[in-house]
Formats: sequence, structure tokens, C-alpha cells
Amino acid sequence: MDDVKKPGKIRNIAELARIAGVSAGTVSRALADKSLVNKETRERIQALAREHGFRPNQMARRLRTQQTGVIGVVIPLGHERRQHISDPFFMTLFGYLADELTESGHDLMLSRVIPGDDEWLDRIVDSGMLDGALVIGQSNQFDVIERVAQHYRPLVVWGSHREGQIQCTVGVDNAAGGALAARRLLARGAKRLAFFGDTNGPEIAERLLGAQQALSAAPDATLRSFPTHLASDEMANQIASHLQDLDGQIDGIVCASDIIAMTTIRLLHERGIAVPEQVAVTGFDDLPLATRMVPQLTTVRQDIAAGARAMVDTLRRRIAGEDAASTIMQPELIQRESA
Amino acid sequence: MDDVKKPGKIRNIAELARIAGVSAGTVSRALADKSLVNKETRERIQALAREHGFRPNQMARRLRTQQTGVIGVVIPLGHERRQHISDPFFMTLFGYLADELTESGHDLMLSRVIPGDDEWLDRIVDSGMLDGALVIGQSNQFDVIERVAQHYRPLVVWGSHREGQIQCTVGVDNAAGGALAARRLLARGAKRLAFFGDTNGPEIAERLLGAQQALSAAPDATLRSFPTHLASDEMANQIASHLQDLDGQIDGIVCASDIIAMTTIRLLHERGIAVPEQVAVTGFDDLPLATRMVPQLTTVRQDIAAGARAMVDTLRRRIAGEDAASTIMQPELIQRESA
DNA sequence: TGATTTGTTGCAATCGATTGCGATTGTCGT
DNA sequence: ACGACAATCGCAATCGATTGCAACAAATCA
Repeated sequence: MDDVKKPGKIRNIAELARIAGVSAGTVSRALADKSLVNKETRERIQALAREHGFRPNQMARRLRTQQTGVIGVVIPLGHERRQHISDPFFMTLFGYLADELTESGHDLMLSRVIPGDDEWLDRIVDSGMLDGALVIGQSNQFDVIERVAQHYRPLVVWGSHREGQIQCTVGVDNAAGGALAARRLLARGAKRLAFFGDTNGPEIAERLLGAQQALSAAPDATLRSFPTHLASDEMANQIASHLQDLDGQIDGIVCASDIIAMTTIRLLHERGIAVPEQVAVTGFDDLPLATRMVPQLTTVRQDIAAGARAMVDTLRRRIAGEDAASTIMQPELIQRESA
Repeated sequence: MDDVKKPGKIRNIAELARIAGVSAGTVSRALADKSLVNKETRERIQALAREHGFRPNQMARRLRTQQTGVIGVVIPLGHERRQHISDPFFMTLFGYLADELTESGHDLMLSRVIPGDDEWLDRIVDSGMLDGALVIGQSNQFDVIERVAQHYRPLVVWGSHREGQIQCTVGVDNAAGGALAARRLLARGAKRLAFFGDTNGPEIAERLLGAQQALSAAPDATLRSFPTHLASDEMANQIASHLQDLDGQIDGIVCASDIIAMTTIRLLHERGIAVPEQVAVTGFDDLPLATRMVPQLTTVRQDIAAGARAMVDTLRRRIAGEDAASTIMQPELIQRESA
């Protein structure tokens, strides 16, 4: 069967043109299904191409047409170098992005980059092989992104929105989200709160800020922040050590992510501390796994699917030349069992 | 600063050559840091390129050199069309693959494809923009992959290994894994077992087969299989319905994946059934979340990180022309709390 | 001094598809 | 029967970088 379908390898459009008895240009137009060439020859050429399993070289086409059909997805790991792409939040967002992009016929190129200089993003957008770029997370690279955004339009960033910024972002109002979580814990009667998260990136820092602001309505409550990395092996140790230090001193924990919350709950369970009765715990993100665990996680939802849709829509508009603006989504408290 | 760094836009190597007073060829060699050009001119040209923020067009380079530095990662969704890329197992494996590939300087292009004809894989490998391809899961497309593997060498597949196949696979011995899970349940004293999973793909089917074979050592035990899809919304309903039908009739469940197990445990919990006391549950995969849930999941581990490493290594060897063979990894029972 | 080697650089072909423009053939109207 | 016009198709330039080969100068050797 293989022999029947591929009588001789056709390597390029010119060879196909030769055995079809036409010129290369005609073949190109025929394969693009342009009405400029006669319907019969067009179909004959297409059939011939199918027989020989020939497909035009994408590199050449892209070089010539100056467009690639490829969207770059970039994950900068500035302040958290040990974090891997396999982090569930990245993966979830990335999964939705991939769904959106492939459904609209785009290809997708992933780069994880550990910023070694200020040029990492320039290298990516200037490489000449992208129609646009999506950056997931600002890390501590806000300024670099800002600089590139000045002259490169088809760029959309997942992250925080600062007043007057040039870069186009899609993201949730992190301060509002932090406030939601803290208020939920206060409403349950918790008074001695802890915050688990890494505040080196702007997003988590804003969540802490929001939580702190919520505390101002409850003068007798306290909130202390404990650095907690996301790299998952280390995270568990850090949390265990926090819990050790805090034994009996707290009754509520605002976690900066669902993963941190999940690990925290398990470690509390191991110490024989009941959730939410003795210590209430909130997450952040509302990953799919938040509903699958026991107890189900009370968390601040950012609608990742909607966010992905917004990013792709915005990017598409910017590629088309429009001047699409940032999107700030409102977080929502999802009240389940853990707080 | 922007104006200082980019006095005039340099669009290609020829323009750079002109303002450097040399030929395009020299610039090309200088930028590639070849010792063929004088060290001084080389550094002068590199400095000039840096000043102007110039980077050679990748499309042109790739067209000329016939190599792209891009590895395609393909996810065929043959029997499970509604499943999204955001499935945790895919994402986890993909994450590790991304880590491995980016660390070795490769770019990575993701395609999710719903096989509409027999040509989907041909389209991808013949597109001329890949150095090699990784296929995640065979779905029901074994034959298509087999055909392409006959003439396209740099192709590595995650999935099952059949006697005499041509395609190069990396995967776990699924039958052995299924047997491990079943034997664990039997060893706990369970006798009336159920299997939750979708046996349309070869991998899950083999897990069921292995479990059935393990049963032969326990004549008084039974195992019934219940179709359970992976698309997560539907999965929960199916499982709920199974549990309804099976109420009180079973004491052990072999789940085809950790996600199925996680959902099953939560639903059992909702029905007031204790895990593992009344019904023991095993998972499959050992995703990171298996340790984070309560109760921690007893599961059959496939070392996804090692698998990713093996896939990338094998692919690299095949790109280099070697004749690397398949890898069959041995699964391992990770005994935690759920069984 | 003449021949040969070494070190640098330029020239031009090449990768493979796309596309503007001109050439050819055939059709229609008058 | 002749010019206008449409439908097809071929020619050749183009996208931008790479690289074998030749050209040239300087340096070394006989």
C-alpha cells in the first residue's frame, strides 16, 4: 500500500510541476485552491499531490509570506528558577490556551525561559517565526515586558494590571481576590490568620495586600505572611516548618494557590488538626482538582478558561491590527468545605 | 533608551553587511561565531548587531539549513474526542517533556489533533518544520502511527508496545500495572472488584487485561468492568451512576487513572462509604496530586519524569540517525492509604 | 626572488514556495 | 473578419540566511 501511494518521492513543488506538465507557479496556486487556475487542472494537480503524499514545505511558505501561523507561549521564570513548567496552574492555563489556539488553526510554540539578561523576550519576538506571543506570568520581569511592548504589538500577558502600563494584560484582580479569601475566614470567626505564598512576583504580592486591607475592618484580627515557594518539593517542607512554628497559634490560612492549600490541608491532617473546624484554609485559582479533594476546597476562583479565551481573542485582534485593551476579571469566592 | 539602541531598523543580514562594509556571507559567519572570519571584524559585526537589536530571521535560516530545532508534540484524540488537552496526565507528561526539551535548547510545538482521516500524522511530519515528533498516546490510531513510522524515523510514541511493531514506543507495562493493582486489592481481602476505565485505547485495555489475569490466582474473586470516560464532566456522572448500581456489592475498585480514582473516592465519601475500610481504591499514574489528597492514593506508579527523559533521549538518538529501540518501563505499586 | 601556504573575505548558487506581470489562447460582439 | 476582453498559465523576481568555492593579500619557505 505504501508503494502504491508513494510511487516516487516528490520533494518540492517544482517536481510536482514537472510530472503534472505545468509550471511551479500553477502548482502553488492549485494547491492553494485559487480560482485563478482552471478547475480541471486544479483538481488534477491536487489529486496528483495526494497520490504522492506531497505537502508544500512550510518553512519556505512562511519565509515568503512573512507569516507563520505560530503563536509563542512564553513562561518566564524570573524569581522562581526552580519551578518547572509542570506546575499545575501553568499547565491548566496552558491547556486552555492550547485548546483555544488549535481550535482556531494556530500552532503553538512553548518556551520556558530563565531570564539571564534583559533580552530574552526580544529574542523570542524578533526571531521572525511568530505571529504573536503570549506571556504567562510577569514574574519579576515587568520592566522587560514593558519595554518590548512598546514596539511589539501582538503581545498579551497573563498577570497584574498597573495603572498606566503599556503592556496588554489579562488577569484577575488579585487584591480583590485576596480580600475575598481573608473576609471569608474572618466571617467564620477566625482571628489569627496566616498567609502562605511567595510575594516576589506582583500577583501574589497583591493577593497579600488585598488580604491585609480586608483586615482593617477587623481590628482584633492579625495576619502574618510566611514565604512559601511553589517548587513542589520544597513547598511541602516549608509549610511543614511553618505549621510547626505556628502550632495552635492560628485559626485560618490564606493560601496563595490551590496547590499550596492542598498541601497545607494534608499536612494539617497529618498533625491531627481538623479542617475547617480548628483551622480554616482557603485556596486560590480553583483548579479542577479543588472539587476532587477531601475536604473540597474553598477557594478564590479565577476563571482560567475564560482568561485563556480572553488572551487568545485579544491577541487575535492585536495581530489584525486593532488596539485591544487589557482585561481585568473579577475573582469569585467559591465556598466549599475547607473554609 | 529605545532610540539609542535601535538607531535604524535593520531588517536583514544584507543591510547589516552594508553598514558594516562587508558582504552578507561574512556577516552570517560572524554572527555564527565561526573562526573563519577575523576575530576583530567578527566582534565588530556582533557589536553592531547588538546595537541595532538585529537577529537573523529564523525562517530563512531553517529553510536553508533544513533543520528547525523544533520538536512536535502531538496528542491524537481518536476515541475520546471531547477530552481536552487540559487533562492532568497529558499535562504532566507534557510538562516534563517541555522541561527536557527546552533544557536541551529545543523548541516545542504542540498539536492536538482529532483524527478526521488517515493523514493527520503525515501532515504533521511532512510539514517540513519539525526535526522530530513525539506522539502522546496511541488512542485508536495504532495503524496510522505504524504506517508513518515505516518511513519517518524521528518519531517516538508514548504508549503500549506490541510484539513486532515498527513504531518506537516508550511506556509502562500496562498489563503488569493492572495486575499489581488487582493483587493489592486481593491481598487486602477484597473479593468483589470493579474496574473503572475506557478500554477503547490499547493502554487501558491492557490494564484491565492484567487485572483480569491476576484474578486467576483467586478463584473466588470477581472483576467487572465499567466504561468510564476521561472527559471530566461526564466522568463524574458515570462514576456516580456506577456506584449507585453497585451499592454494597463491591469492596475494591481498580481505577484506570488517578483522576478517576480521585473522583471515585470523593463520590464514595459523599455516599458515606469509608475508603479504604469498606471499599478500597487504587489509582494509576501516580500524578503529583496523588500524595496531596486525603486519603493519599494507593496507585500504580508510572515514572512520568523518567518516561519523558526516555522519550527525549530516544528521539534525540533517532534524529542523530541512530536506531534507538523502544523502552518498556516497569510499573511500581505505591502503597499509601486508599488501598 | 619565486613558489606555496595560511588567513580572510566576496561571489553566487541554493533552500522551496509565492505572486505580480506579461504572454498566449479562445470567445464574443459587431 | 477584426479588435476587445476574459480565462489560463508561465516567467522570473523575491523572501533572508547559509555555504562551497574562488579570489586576494600577507606570510612563510625553498
